Amino acid sequence: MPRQGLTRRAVVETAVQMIEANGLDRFSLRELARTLQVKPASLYNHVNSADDLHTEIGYYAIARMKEAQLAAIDGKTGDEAVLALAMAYYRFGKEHPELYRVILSLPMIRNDALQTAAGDIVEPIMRAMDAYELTLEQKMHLQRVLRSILHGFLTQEAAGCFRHFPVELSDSLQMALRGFLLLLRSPESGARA
Amino acid sequence: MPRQGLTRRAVVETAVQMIEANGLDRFSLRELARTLQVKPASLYNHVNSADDLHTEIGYYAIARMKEAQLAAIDGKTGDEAVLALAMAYYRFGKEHPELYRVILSLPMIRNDALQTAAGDIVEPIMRAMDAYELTLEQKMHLQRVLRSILHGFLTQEAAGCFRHFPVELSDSLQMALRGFLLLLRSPESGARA
DNA sequence: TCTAAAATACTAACAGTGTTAGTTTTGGAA
DNA sequence: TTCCAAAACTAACACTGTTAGTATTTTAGA
Repeated sequence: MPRQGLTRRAVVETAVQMIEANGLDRFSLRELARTLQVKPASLYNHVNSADDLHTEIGYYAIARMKEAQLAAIDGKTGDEAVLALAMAYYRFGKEHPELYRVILSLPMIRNDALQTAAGDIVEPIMRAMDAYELTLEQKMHLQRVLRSILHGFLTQEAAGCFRHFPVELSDSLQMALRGFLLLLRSPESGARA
Repeated sequence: MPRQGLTRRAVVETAVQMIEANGLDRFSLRELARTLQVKPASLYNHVNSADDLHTEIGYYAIARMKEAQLAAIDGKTGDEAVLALAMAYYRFGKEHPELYRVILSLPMIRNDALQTAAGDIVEPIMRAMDAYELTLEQKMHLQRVLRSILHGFLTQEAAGCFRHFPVELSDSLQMALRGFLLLLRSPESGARA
C-alpha cells in the first residue's frame, strides 16, 4: 500500500493535537490510526506501545510547560518572579487541561528519562527563587510546597471540587500564593527578598 | 441458576475490597463478577453501569475519609485541630491510595448527590477552623487553600514527582502546613486563634 | 394456598480497546 | 538491478463495558 511516510515525531504530534481537541478519554490508537490514514497495527512501527506513546506525549507536554514558565520569569526576580511563575503554571493547566492531565498521569518513578523530565518541571521554580537567600534544602522544600499548591488547586478546580461555593476562585488562588510568599520570608526558612 | 443473593451494597463493598487489594487499574466488572461467582451481565441488576458503580464507590470512600477526619479533630481547637485534620487527610491518602484515587476521579459537577458529597469533604475542614475569628468567605477561601496543599502533595508524592531529591518528605509537608497556619493568622485574613 | 408479577441470573452477542504474528509492499543502498 | 530493511498490511487474540432476550426463582396479592 502507498507509504504514508510516518515518523515517530508525526505520530506523537497528531496524537497531541487529537488529545487537545477531543480530550484524553476519547483518544485511542485506532482513532489515531484513522486520522493518520493507516491501520492500527502500523503504528507499532513507530511506537512500542500505547504506554510508550503516552510517555512521549508527556515529554512533549513537559517541554511546553517549562518553556512557558521560563518565558514568564524572564527578567524578573523575587516575589515578582515567583508570582509570575505561579500564574504561568496555573495558566498552562487551564489552557491545556488535557496535556496537563497527561503530565500528571506519568509515573515518574519508572525510568531515568522520566526522572530528568521531572527535573524539567522543577527547574523554572528553582530559578524563580534565585534571589532569595535560602539554602538548597530550603528551596527544595519550598519548591515542593509551591507545586503542591498549584497542582492541587488546578486538579480540584478541574474536577469541580471548588464549585457551588459562591466565592471567587481567583481570590482563593491569590490567598494561597500570599501564604507561600509569607513562607518564603518567614524566620524558620531564613529568607530575605 | 442458584441465586447468589447479591445486593447493590454487597457489589459495592467487594468492589472496594478488590480495588484496595489490587489497585484501580486492575479492576474490571468481569473480575468483580468472577469474584462474586456471577456472570458479568448479572451485575447490571444491581448497578446501572461501570460509572454508576464508580460513583457509588466514591461515596463510600468520601464517607470513610470524612469519618477519619472528624475523629481526628474531636476535642481539639485552633492550630491543633487544623494540624490534626491535615494529618488525617494526608494519612488517609497514604493508607488508602486507591480509594483516594477514586475520590479525585469523581467528576463532582455531574449531579446533586455528588455536590453534597463534595460538601462532605469540606465540612470537617470548616469545623477545624471553628475557633478562628474569620468570615465565612475567608474560611471558604482557606478551606480551598488547605485542600489544594494536601491534595497536591498527596498526588505528586504518589506519582513519584517528589522522589530523587534527598530531602525529607515530611519536612516539606510540615513547611507547607506552617505556611497555612501563617495565612490563618495573617492580617489580611484577619484571624486570631 | 395458588397465581401473577417482579427480581435475579443466565446465554449470546456487539462494538470497542491494545497487541501480536505473519505477510506483502515499498524505497533506498550496494 | 538486486537485495534488504523499513513500513504498511491482514487476521486474529484477549480483554473491556454493555444490551437484548430468555429462563428461573422469589415475592406479593387474591
